[in-house]
Amino acid sequence: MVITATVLPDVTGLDKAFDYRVPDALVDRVRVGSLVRVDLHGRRVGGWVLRVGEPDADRRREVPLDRLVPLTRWSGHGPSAEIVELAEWAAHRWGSDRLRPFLVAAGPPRMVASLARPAPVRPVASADASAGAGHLLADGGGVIRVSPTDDPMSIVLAARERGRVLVVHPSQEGAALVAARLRGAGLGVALLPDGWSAAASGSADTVVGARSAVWASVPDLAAIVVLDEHDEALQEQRTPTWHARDVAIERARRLGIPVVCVSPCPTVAALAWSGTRWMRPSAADERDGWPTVEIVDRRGEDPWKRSLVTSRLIEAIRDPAVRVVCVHNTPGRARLLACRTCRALLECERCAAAVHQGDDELLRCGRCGTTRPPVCQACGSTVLANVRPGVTRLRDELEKAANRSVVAVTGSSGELPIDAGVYVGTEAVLHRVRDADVVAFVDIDAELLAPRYRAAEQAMALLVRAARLLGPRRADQRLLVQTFRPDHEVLQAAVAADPGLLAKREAARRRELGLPPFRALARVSGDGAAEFVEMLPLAVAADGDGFLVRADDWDELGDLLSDTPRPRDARLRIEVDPPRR
DNA sequence: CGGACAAGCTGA
DNA sequence: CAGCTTGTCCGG
Repeated sequence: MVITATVLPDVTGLDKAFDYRVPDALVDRVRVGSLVRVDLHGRRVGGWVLRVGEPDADRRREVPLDRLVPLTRWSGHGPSAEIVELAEWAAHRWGSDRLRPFLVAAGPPRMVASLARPAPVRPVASADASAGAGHLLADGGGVIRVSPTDDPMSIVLAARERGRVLVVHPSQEGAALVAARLRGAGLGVALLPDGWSAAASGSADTVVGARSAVWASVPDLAAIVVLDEHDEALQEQRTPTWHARDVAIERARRLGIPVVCVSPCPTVAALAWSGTRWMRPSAADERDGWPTVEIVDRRGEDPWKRSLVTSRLIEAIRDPAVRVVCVHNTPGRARLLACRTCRALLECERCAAAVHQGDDELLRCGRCGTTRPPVCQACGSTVLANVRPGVTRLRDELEKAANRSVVAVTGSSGELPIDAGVYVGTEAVLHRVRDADVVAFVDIDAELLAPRYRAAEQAMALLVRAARLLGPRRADQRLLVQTFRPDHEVLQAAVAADPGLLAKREAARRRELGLPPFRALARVSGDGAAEFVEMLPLAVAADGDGFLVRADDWDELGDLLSDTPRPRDARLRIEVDPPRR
């Protein structure tokens, strides 16, 4: 009897599967997901087995059996059959014409020739504190809102009580921390990606990792926990733009197991999925986990003497005993400048876009990259006003006002001096500094009003990160927020330590505007975009150099994106639920 | 993707 | 018409 295998070659630009014959010697090792080597058109390439089968009589093959070439060899274990099917679903869901990126994410980091013998799942009894989480898990899972400084470990243990559990964290670093703590609690933990084979063999009962871990092959999986569900890092930024929360939800649905999404500020997407299956801490506990949030209302300022360094901020940074972190999401020296002599805004001489001033003082055009010395293009004056200052300029101002040294931090800064009293930086500073007594958002309005549909949730996520630097509520710590929109629901929610206030408003707004999760949204760009969207029977709107398309739901969007022929030889980029819009 | 092969161009 | 470039097609 001839056994065949359908193989997807691991070759970029070729997303087509081919049938091969499985030689007798490999029959007991070749499984769906196996990594194999095949001859293809004179090349020897690696690939994934998508299907294994005995060719049945009634299925007409494209290629006659006697023309099938044998697999050259079995290279190693790959994603389980469950994961290969899930990847096929995901490719469709995220409008991708390629399965390869999903299988790469799901595969082992190195070839795995043999797997350990599976161990029986060891029973654990979880702490009493997780009784509520236990009920939610028994009811199919849902959303658990926690305070920013709550420890989610009891939730993981409650899930672990049900059997093998998969824990997904937005960052690799966070995942490693969770793994270390679970090991400390006596659990057998596989930390991905290195623990891929321990997870796949079933020799670990708890599988932990960052975004890609949601693709881990785990036999007899009993529950999934998604930590910090609000964090954008759970979504892949390159296309296909899959989101680990959405993959986890679908995976759990297919397996008939619970998934819990844990977050201090659950997204509207998670809440819409959970419906009534969600829980929150008591108002008192939640309040204790949030810092005191103080709004610095800038509306009364004289518009001609406006400065990002308010008197309230100066007061906070002058106390030498207080560690301060200032957040300002504008790198460089200036984002926008004007000429003090002729009042012209500074523009690029070549393309007339506004110019920025970097740390090197040179003016640089954000559109065409032309640089020039800091001189007005209209009158030649060198006396310039910094209309929208960046971190570098803010550092100078703060240092003058504080009478102590201030350290600027950006994503590219090297090692930080640990003893500095005041740090100022882009949001990277919230990742790089460990703790603080005061965190100040110098210009939160830039986040609140950013032209992205998730801007409010993203601003809330920044406040949560700041809350974690400050730790649980103490009298001597502050989260300062400078704004012209003191009534904004994000700020009101933070002041009240009740993110539900934001979620409710945000859900209503999204529903009204036809945005996810109530409708499905994708951005199509690239040379072939115009031609492609022309053929889509969907509402299309121009969006910069691309188009936004909307459908009633993700299924419909996926169907239409995959059923519509893609223009040949033209670049096409499809971002489903676009991360930056 | 990358090899095969066909059609098109060039120079002697 | 050999020798080379460019483009299109296809792989099991």
